[in-house]
Amino acid sequence: MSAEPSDPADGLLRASVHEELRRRFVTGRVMPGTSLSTRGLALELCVSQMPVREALARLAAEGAVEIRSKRRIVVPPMTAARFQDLLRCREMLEPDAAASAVRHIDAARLKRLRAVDDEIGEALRDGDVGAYMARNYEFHFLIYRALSRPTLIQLIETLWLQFGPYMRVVYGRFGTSRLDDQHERALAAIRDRNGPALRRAVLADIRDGMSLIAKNGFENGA
Amino acid sequence: MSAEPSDPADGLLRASVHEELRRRFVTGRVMPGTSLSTRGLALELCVSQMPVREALARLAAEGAVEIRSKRRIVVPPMTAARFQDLLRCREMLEPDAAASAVRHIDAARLKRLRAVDDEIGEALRDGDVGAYMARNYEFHFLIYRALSRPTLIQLIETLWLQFGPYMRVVYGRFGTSRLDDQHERALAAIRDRNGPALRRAVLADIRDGMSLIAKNGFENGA
DNA sequence: GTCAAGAATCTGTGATCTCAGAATTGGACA
DNA sequence: TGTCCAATTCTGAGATCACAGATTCTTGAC
Repeated sequence: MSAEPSDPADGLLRASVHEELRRRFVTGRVMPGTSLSTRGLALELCVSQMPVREALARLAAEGAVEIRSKRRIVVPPMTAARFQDLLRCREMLEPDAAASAVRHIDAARLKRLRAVDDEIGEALRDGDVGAYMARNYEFHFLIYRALSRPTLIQLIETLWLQFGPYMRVVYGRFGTSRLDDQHERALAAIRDRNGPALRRAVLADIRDGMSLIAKNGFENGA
Repeated sequence: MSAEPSDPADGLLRASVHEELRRRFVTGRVMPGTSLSTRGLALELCVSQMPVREALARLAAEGAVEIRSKRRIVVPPMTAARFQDLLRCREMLEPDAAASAVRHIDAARLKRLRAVDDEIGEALRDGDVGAYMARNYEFHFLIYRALSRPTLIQLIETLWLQFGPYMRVVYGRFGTSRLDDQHERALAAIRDRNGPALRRAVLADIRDGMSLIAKNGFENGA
């Protein structure tokens, strides 16, 4: 993961709690429909209720959790409509972001991308979905963060935060086969400094997810 | 303003505080570079520190305020880079959103749009920048919210939240002349159910803002 | 008159406490 | 054995308290 910009509010308890929860969401360690409790998380993370509450308030603002009526805070259940909404938002932002970023990816970053891609391959061979999702996140954001556009990156991060729990369900249901080719194509496009090709690779990556809901409707989350 | 989907966490103190602060941001009643204090706001809004803290945590997650290192929470100062970043994000989302929404705008909504447009005209005549910004917000989101895409709307709202303070500065500096024609064009496009025309009108609206930073660099906020 | 050092104040952060309401569980009755 | 109701438990929301650090103001010396 290794947050690249390193939150300015470092050393704060709330920040580390938020980072931990964020990691869980992006790597799909929380299931859609699950309910979280401030007290439970506080106990688990050995902090008081307060930092957890503020972290959850942030996550609620980012759409990762919902304050369901009263007395219940849940990670939103998976819906075909919401899944498609998210994917179409990703389509609107990420291909363009990647295409614009390609000019700013230097040799060092490309090397790191290759290393992460290798780790992705390992995770896929081991069938470790959590590791795959963590590395996949790292791969994409190594590309996007080459751009100095904090607002755009923040928007995309919001999407991934909401997307993580869904992806885990999807991977658990359909497996992780043939997921690596898009990364190969992306790496080639970056090597060639080919923005349009990278755009197509990222778009294809997103469309892969889209195709999954074409054949299956989602009804529940847990 | 009148939040259309009416936050599910209604009746909560934190929600009303967040709504109030949100309103201030969108209508430009806070200046870039200003610092806010939880205690001050709590005193002003006649609530305890707690709801303010959580509301500010949400606003921080939405990028409307920054937790500057320690002991200071500020609304981000205006930068040419950030201004452009925001505008380009708006360009990526809002024209498409409007074009897609045009099919879902029924007669009732169009009537409300016309009414709001009239109020915009009044505000412009009176030179009431705050009222103009509030009605302008309402106008745009009456269009976007015709879509049932909560995630997309949430993203755009985040952008407006960050954008509000900047726009107020821009309007204060350059006035609000000739701002109404885009809305006329938009209304015509909606009447004709012409998605591409509405897309062009919204894009032109955003580009208007973009043109302002072409000739002027921003250095400070206050 | 100027500058620096120290004190007082103000700020965010975290902990603890209380309360109201929802959910769950238990038992009792049919 | 199944169903329904009540009581207990558990949850989030809000208020209050305590603390550390930064800022600012004041005061003293040079």
